Amino acid sequence: MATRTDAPTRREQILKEAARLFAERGFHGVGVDEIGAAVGISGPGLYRHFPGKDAMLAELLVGISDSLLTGAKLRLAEADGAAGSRAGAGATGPEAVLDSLIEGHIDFALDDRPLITLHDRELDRLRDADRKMVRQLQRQYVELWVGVLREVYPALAEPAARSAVHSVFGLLNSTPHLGRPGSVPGRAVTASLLHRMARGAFAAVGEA
Amino acid sequence: MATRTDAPTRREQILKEAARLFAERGFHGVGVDEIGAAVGISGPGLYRHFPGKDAMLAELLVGISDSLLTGAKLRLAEADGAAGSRAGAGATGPEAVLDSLIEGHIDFALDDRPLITLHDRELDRLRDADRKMVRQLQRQYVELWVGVLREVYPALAEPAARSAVHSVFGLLNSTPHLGRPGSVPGRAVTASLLHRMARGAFAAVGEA
DNA sequence: CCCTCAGGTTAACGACCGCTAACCTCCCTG
DNA sequence: CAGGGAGGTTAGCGGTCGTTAACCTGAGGG
Repeated sequence: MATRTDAPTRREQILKEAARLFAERGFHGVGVDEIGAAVGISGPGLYRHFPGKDAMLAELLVGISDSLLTGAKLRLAEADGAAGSRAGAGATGPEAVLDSLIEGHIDFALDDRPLITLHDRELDRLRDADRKMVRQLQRQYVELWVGVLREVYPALAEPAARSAVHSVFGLLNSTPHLGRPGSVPGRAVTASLLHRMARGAFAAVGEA
Repeated sequence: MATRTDAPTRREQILKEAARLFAERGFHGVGVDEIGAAVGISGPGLYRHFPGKDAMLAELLVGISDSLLTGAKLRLAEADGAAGSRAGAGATGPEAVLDSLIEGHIDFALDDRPLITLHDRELDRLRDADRKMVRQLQRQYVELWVGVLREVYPALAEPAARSAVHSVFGLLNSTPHLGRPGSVPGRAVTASLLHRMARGAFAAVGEA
């Protein structure tokens, strides 16, 4: 239900270009005229689709957080379902779930670089209500990771696990700094490298 | 020569407060009046100390990059000197140098959170000349890490090493997201956790 | 065939922001 | 004890930005 093959609507075009511009030059560094120009209309025409500039940022940030959380919940349910149907675990232990979470986050970071940049950079520019909602989604996402991580490493205390998760997010979200896409190695190689580093980082703090 | 115990000058106050404000609300999100108010003078009084708002950001970013690079060079020279004087390595192998680099970066990230935030967030707001200089310093810093890392893990190819270094920077620079100082664990605990995770991440990609 | 309405346009307003101008006031020094 | 510079102040200018107002146009439906 999240896959789309038909042409993008004007709204979607605007959101995509706005995300790119906000990531490049910051929320306050981009004017509405530029966003309009990026989709071929000019300035105030945007107000037929959004009540204001703030609303575009809000929709982007809520969308990102929600999408990350939804994806993670889906992966978690998948693993539980598989474990239940086989009535005895096996290939779908907590380790496999953790790998699945990491893989999902990497996919997102590699495929939607502007969004991942905005995600931890422009949160404070939101109206209180929106910011609260984004923070709540983010917190749920983190807690989901923390739960899985502590299943893999039961000796890990909760505060340490939470710090570790935040730090690994920092690692995975570093992709925008890895040179523009095309340079350095291919996507699969980068994904594999990030995955191994994330597991290594977790292992170093979990197997104390 | 880098340690100071006397009272901070007005210039230094301004830079410190500007760094905090820029990190909190973004370069374009802070007005000169606010920066002035934060140090007890008002608005245009800042122009007795800086030629403009841009100049404050430039001095901050160049200062950070230079300070990181200088510190790293110092640690590298220290290790080489010690190894040379003992004429036979021992406790000061490449591993010790890598640990020293990690420790230095963590100290910086924990003690100067606003600066580390600005460092990879507001670079694009600089004038071309300044941005070029900052990028050069950053590149040197990265290459220094890459060199040390490949001494520890000789099997590691250069592009992979560079990606790994960038990713570990992302991990170490995640400290601003670990809740405000005072919450969660103490400084030493956090530093130790970050250090182990960084080593773990490197090991996972170096011992392929 | 008109009427509506979605989706544009340009003009313009008000607020804000970086910066300059003009002026003031200590404090230090010859 | 002049005088000058360092370091402030307030007023205000010019430009930019988000937003609104007023108007236009082409496609679909009764």
